[in-house]
Amino acid sequence: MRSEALDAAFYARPVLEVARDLIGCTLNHAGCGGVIVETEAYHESEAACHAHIGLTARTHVLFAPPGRAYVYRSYGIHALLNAVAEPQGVGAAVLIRALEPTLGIDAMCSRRGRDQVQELCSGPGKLTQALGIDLGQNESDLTTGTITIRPRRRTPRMVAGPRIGITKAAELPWRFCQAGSRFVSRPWPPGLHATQDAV
DNA sequence: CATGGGATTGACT
DNA sequence: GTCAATCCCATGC
Repeated sequence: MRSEALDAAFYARPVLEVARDLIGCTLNHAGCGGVIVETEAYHESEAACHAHIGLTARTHVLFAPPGRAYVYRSYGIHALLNAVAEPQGVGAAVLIRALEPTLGIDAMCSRRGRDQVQELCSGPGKLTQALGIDLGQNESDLTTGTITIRPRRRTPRMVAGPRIGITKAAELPWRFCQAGSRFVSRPWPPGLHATQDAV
């Protein structure tokens, strides 16, 4: 198998750059996957980031070398997938929020119990269920492991806005989406999804 | 050891 | 539009 996954140097950069540059990349696991169309950045300097409280049993992976997976359980139900960013010792990660499904559609429909492609990976909890990613993959290495992220070939048009579902530091525009994608987790606010602002 | 909250989702009024 | 499900973990007694 050719090694084409993004390497540690990609993830070692500032988390906002990594979040933006992951849009358009391809995420695969166990024969299923798609193109990343929505991400959010989290950094220890702001209160919405789990690493904000410092080193604990839960957060230590956020300070680990870049390119690790941070998978945690949300609301007791869903597994959420993050890519650890910034150099080792800095707590930061990019939450993968939505994919445009391209590979293993049948298997993903089966895992999700849905047959509409738009409902397979249009949310952070949905895509981990569709791809069969669970807490057992926490701390795994995205550059060499079974979860792979491959570089994009072209830079997509993008829009940025506030992060979803948080109460702290909610004003930061650290959510990135592929402009006009029908596969994002929430509809973009009216008026913004025009083809202007290419970033 | 007990308790409260959360980077969500899907079902229901 | 509202709301419950469900569990890991951080915090406090």
